[in-house]
Amino acid sequence: MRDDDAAPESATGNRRKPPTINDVAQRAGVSVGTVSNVLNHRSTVSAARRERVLQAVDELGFSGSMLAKGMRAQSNSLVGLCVPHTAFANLAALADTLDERAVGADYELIQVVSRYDSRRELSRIRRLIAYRAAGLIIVPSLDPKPVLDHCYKAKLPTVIINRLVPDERRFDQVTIDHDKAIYDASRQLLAWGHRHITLAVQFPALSVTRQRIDSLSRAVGGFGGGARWGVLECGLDEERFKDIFASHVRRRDAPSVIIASNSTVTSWILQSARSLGIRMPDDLSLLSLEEPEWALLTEPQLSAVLQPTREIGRIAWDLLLKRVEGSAEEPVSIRCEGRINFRGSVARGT
Amino acid sequence: MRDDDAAPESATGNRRKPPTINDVAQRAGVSVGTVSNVLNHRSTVSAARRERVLQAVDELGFSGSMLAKGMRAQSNSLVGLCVPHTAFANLAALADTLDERAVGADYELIQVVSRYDSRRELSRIRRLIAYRAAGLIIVPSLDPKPVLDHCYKAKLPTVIINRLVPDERRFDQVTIDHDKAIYDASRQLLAWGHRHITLAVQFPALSVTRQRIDSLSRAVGGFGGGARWGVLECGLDEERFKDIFASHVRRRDAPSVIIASNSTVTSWILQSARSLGIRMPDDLSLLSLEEPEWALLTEPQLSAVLQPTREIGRIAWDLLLKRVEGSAEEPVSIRCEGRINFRGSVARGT
DNA sequence: TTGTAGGCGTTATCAA
DNA sequence: TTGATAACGCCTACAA
Repeated sequence: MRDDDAAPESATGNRRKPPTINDVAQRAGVSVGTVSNVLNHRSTVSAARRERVLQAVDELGFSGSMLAKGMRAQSNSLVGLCVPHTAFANLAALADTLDERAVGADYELIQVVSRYDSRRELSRIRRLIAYRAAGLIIVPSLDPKPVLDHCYKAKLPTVIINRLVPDERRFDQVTIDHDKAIYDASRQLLAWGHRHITLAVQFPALSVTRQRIDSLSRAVGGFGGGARWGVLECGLDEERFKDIFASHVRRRDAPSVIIASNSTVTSWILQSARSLGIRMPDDLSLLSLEEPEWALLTEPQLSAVLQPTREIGRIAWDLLLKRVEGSAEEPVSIRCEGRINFRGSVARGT
Repeated sequence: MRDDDAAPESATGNRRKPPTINDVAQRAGVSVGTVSNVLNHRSTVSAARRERVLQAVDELGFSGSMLAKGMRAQSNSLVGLCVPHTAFANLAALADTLDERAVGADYELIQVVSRYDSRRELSRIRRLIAYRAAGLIIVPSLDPKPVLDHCYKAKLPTVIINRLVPDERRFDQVTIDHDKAIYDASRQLLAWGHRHITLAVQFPALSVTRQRIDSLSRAVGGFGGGARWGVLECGLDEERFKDIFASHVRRRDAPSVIIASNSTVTSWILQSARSLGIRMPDDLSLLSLEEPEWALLTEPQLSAVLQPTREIGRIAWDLLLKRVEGSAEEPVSIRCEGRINFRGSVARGT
């Protein structure tokens, strides 16, 4: 039985029911099956009828219902992208690349933001599952375990990108090999005469942070010659960072170069250094592990690791599509290498 | 009749059908109506049964189907955001604000990218309509007419943001009042002694560009005293821009200040000026109509108009929600004012 | 308080 | 070649 009979259709005349395939069929004087066949280029419909149908479609502005299609097909051409934040340039580029691929494959990309909150992340992904998303590409939050477990239980095809989740073998991963970048960069810095390298980080507890510290330690340790390294914990508050930074670079045993783990920290360092009157690269060198769009606009220009964001996006999309299509191969972990662009912000040696 | 009998469920064991409300009912030993009532906090279900239902939901990992819900309810808690591009910081901030509001109101925000292509814009919005999006927030492309006509015909509640579409009275608009910013900024520049102002633009044909030129013309014309203004057409290619810029600032009648219409142009100007050895602000002053995130990182710091992006997002969301809920009030056009931050890149006074 | 059934829009199957 | 119909999962009016 109908719930609501004769929709108001008030004077405002606002809400209008979108035309359905039945409306089209009625207008064209054919059956729904015929309309569906025309729309999906199925079997052979006589030219005359096809014409009538197409005309009716046009007149009514019929656009179909992805809801009904998805329900009928028991699958939805929707792919989720879960990111912790939208405001980072490389995440924007990632979304851009994925959007392009998705549209090309006739999928919809729907982006959800976890805001670094594991609970929110989970609830957003539940929602994606409720929408019967065909797959998920996720930049994991700080505590990705619950979400990944959930995805696994729901058998949601999932690809992890950007940030490696250690010991995770259930999903494909396409991540950035920061460790190698740090190792290579450190060796280069040492070769240029730097003898004290500081790694500036925001999340010391993160396993990837520990891995980065390991890399730095290996590079410096293997070099010998009295070279040292240290870690600067930057926190999450720009105001408080200024003091932390000042005391770090003003102490007797100050580093000659800082490696900043992301572009937020990089920006903080630039500002703090300026207000403290620290000249770059004479007093201090700086290398960022993320290349921001403004890398060439600072004075001196910023040395940075150019992340292979678009490459990651492409690889991740291809992997995901395979999974969506049912591939049951062993999950892979692909590590993409960034390119280190040394520019004016790094002093090259005596 | 069933289309496919007994799904393969091959050795890979990959695809699993998500549990339905029927599965839950069966497991809990109750009827579907009871389950639905529990899930929607409806009527009074006996505590014992409710418990059984909730347990079954949990055991099965039931999450419902937004597809079926949307179909049944004839409305989908989905709102589209259509932007020309994702890589601009202020668009990212916009998406962020809207996502927050949407999630708060239990809506899903789905972003589509038009890539400055009117045809793509239309096709993406058709898709949103096919998903029965409840509403649309759109940053219009260069040629928004076809899309807006389509939205109007489909009675899709729509709010236009950021970029004003002149003479468009069918939809709410929440846009930035660049004209006022240009007028005010120009007056200030003139007061500081500048006598020749150039407006650097990318799309001369755009009506908003013409309006901006009008504002500049009014400000300079009203000032008198031999003040002049001009327009620099920057094109879309950074390489070619260098030559255009060089010949513009090297001619005898060169401007003392440039107003850049967006942050892309701003960035081009900064780079070109640097490679030409033009000092800022001594040789040339610069004001950007978009404040990029790196405004404080350049030397000198960049003067810019801080756009009220988050304010726009909030207002647009509230307007849209009203429309979605059926408001038929006269559409409004709200113009938000940016704040002009004069910094080191503008020379003050003689 | 609980159960039942019809319909939302689409597609595939089967019958004509 | 075309038409009629069941089924997808959910919600709700109505019956029990």
